[in-house]
Amino acid sequence: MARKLSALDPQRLDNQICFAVYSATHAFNRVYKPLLDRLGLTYPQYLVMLVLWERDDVPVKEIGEKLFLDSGTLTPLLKRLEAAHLVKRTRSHEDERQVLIALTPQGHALKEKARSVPQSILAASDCSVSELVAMKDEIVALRDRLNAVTGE
Amino acid sequence: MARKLSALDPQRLDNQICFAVYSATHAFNRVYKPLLDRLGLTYPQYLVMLVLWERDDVPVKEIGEKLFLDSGTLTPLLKRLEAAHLVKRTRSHEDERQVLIALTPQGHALKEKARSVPQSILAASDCSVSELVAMKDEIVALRDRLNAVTGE
DNA sequence: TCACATTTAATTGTTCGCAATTGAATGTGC
DNA sequence: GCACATTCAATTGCGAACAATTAAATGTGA
Repeated sequence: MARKLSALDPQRLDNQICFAVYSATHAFNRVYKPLLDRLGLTYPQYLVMLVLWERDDVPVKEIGEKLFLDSGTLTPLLKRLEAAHLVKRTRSHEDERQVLIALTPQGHALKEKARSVPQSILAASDCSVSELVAMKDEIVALRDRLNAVTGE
Repeated sequence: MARKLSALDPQRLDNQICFAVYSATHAFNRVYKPLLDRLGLTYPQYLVMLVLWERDDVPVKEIGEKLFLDSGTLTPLLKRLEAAHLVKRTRSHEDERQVLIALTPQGHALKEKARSVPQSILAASDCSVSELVAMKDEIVALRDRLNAVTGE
C-alpha cells in the first residue's frame, strides 16, 4: 500500500522521466569517453564533427540548429576544434555576419577513425538495433513536443 | 534508395539514440527552467532537493549514488544550497569523514511550492502518464545496462 | 600497536550549456 | 537614402560535470 502510493508519487525521483533521461545522458557519456579520448574529442565536439561529416562548410547557426546549441556554447568549442586542426573558420563572403565551418584534411580523415564508435555503443547498450531505433524515435518525438512548448 | 541507405547509416546524427537522449535532456531543462526559477533552484539542485525531501540528513556520498554525481559536482552545489539557506552541512559524529546534509525549515517548506512542478512537466510532455512510465522504464533499463559496462 | 590501504569530501583545472549583452552586417519601411 | 529593426557570432558570467589530486578519518593485517 505504502509502496503503491510511492510508486505513484510524482514528486519521487524514481518516478521522473526527466531524471531517467538526465542520468542516461551521463551514462552514455561515460561509455563514449574512452572511445572519444582516442580521437581527441569530447562528446559535444564529436556531435559537431558528425554534422560536418554529413555536410561541410556550414555556418555556425546551422550547426546550432541541428544540435540545439547556441553561439555561447559553439564559439569556444569550434575554436578548440580549430586549435586541434580539425576545422577552419572563415567569414562568409556573401554575408559577413556568418562564420563558415569547414573540415581540414585531418578533420575529414578522422571520420574513418570514428567509424567503429557507433557499434561500440551498440554493444554497450546490450540491446537490439530495432529496439534502440524504436526508443530513439519515441525520445525524439517527446523532445520535439517539449521544444514546441518552449518555442523551439 | 539513397534515403534508405542514410536511414541505416550508424554514423548519421539522426540515427543516434545517444543524441536523442542528449537533446531530450536539454529540452527538458528548457521546460524546467522557468518553473525552477520561481523556486530559486537549478535542475541539479532540484534533484538534490528531491532526494532530501524523500529522506533527510543524508551523507554526500548517498546523494551522489542516487544521482550518479561525484563530490566534485556536489560539494560546490551543496554549498550554494547552504548559502540559499535550504540545507545545512554538518560533519557526522560517528564518522568524521562524512558530511551530512539536512534540510532547513525553508528547505522543507519549499517542497510544497514545488508540488506543481511534475504536473507542469507532464502537461508539456503532451503524453499520457502510462506512456511516460513505459518510456521511463525503458530508459532506466538502458541506463543501467550502460552503467554496468563502465562499472557503475 | 603500527604500517598500509580504503573511504570520504574537498580542491583544481578543463569543458560544456545558457542567459544576457555587445557589435557588426544585413534587411525593412518610409 | 536613411532611420530602424533584425540577424549572427562573440563575449561575459555563472553553474554544472568530471578527471585527477589532496588530506583527513577510518579500517585491516601482521
